[in-house]
Amino acid sequence: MDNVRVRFAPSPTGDLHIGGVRTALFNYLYSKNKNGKFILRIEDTDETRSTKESVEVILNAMKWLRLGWDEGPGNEIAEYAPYYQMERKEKHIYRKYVDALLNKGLAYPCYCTAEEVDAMRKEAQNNNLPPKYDGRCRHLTCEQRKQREVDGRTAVIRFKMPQSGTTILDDLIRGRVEFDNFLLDDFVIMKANGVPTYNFACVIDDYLMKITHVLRGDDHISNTPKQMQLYTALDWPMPRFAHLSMILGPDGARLSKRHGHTSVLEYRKEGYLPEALINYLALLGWSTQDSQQIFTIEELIEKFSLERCGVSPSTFDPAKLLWLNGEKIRSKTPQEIYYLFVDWLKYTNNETLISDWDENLLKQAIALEHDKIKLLKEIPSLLDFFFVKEVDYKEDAVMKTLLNEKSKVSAEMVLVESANRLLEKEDFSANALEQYARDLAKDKEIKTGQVFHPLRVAISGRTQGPSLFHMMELMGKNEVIRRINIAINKFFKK
RNA sequence: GCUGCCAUCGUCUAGCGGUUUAGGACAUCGCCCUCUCAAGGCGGAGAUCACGGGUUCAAAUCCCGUUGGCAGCGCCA
Repeated sequence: MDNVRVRFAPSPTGDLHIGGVRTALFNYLYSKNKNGKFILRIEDTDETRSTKESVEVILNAMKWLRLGWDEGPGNEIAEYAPYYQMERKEKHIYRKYVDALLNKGLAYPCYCTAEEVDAMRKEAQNNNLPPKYDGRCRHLTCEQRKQREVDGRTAVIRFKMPQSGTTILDDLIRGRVEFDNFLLDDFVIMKANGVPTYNFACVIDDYLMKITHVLRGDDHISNTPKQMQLYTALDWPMPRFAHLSMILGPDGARLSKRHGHTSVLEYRKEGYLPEALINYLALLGWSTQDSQQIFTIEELIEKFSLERCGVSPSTFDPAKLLWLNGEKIRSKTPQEIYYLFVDWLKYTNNETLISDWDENLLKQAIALEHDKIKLLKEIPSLLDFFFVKEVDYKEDAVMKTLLNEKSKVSAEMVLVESANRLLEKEDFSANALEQYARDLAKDKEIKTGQVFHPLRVAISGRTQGPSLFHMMELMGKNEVIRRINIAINKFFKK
């Protein structure tokens, strides 16, 4: 009977942040799990802070995360469109319901100034009372109203909140929550400029868009009784509500800009995969009985349920996200990683970084370092030595130590010997190379590592990197010998 | 100040009255593997289940209180 319809309704006042993604994700997962619809609605009624750019950023971020919406910008359904609240305002959608409430006597114009309202709240607070608008404009007569208009005052429309009884919320995650109506005040539903406020527009649109479940952050829970009273006043059926726990920063305060990276865009720039972010965020405030950690999006959709959403807030842990990103990268083929990397370069405007890199060599190099990559952005620094003409030798300690005191075997000897012997080598496979190196160590009565390490530094300029012989095989004989000779000149020739 | 929400290893969490010496994951430490770094395997350490009262034969699990944290209290959303 109930075709599930949920929505994610961001306000375009900045980047899409982690908390927003989590809310969007849970809505998405719930709708897909229930075979319902996921709707995207832009709540741009804050005219001073909403921007077109922000809308674009949010839409793009959603697409990148593959949180596709069934209805919303770009996917308009005539029955419910438009999906931008300011466009809906232009179509007088909200005005109609404001008038309805006005006619029913459930709303009224209020002429108080911001200063007056502010003073009321302060006063109440000073008397240890809940800060609220005192309803002084509730019973203005027609004459009084006219007089204020003549005085040049503009009116907002306030909702006449019942002042007795309780509003009971049966939250799908938190259970029963009661609110004393006396504590609720006559909140503004339409601003003086004719734009509806959040609490009003939200209810109207959720009703008109036939939203069945409102899944949103816990920070909205105190808005819920206000909205519920609006449904009652309008005589509309209510959606079910589910309030998700907050995501906290390391200091225990709600995750915000001052905690560093909070925009999805920043994670994209760092080289995180969307599936890692999705998987990680799903784990914040939701879990399975067996505590499974790694999920594909299909598994998340299949296993997601509101009953298993937690109530306590959770701290965002970048270390675990990083681990998950490594897991997701490891689960891809080198080929896939290559294309992901290319996309990342495009996104970060870094394409020139690899413009002279051989594509095929890069793909194979990625395969060699496959399980070391945790972030796409690490790929250049992990593999650039494959592509340079001049190796940057930062590590030289290994070259200076004498390998065998007795026979005076040195790193120089290892390199010179290698430059000569490898020249004659027909079989340049990793296996053959390893055999060669081991034989050399045996001849010179030194440890295998004493051959491996100088070779590694000579070839790559570093003490750590991919498997030495696979790296040599991939570089090829000419390049390997060329680099060994360069190293000999650099370290041992004056 | 008012109201609401929350409280299990450093972090994410399992646990929904007895099967728990509280399980898993990340991080951390050690060992193994090994040409380095990773990855992987194995193991360790890490939680008097915030505290105090109840209820019960039995409580991390139910109830009450305390404390602490967070959130909301706009003509922002």
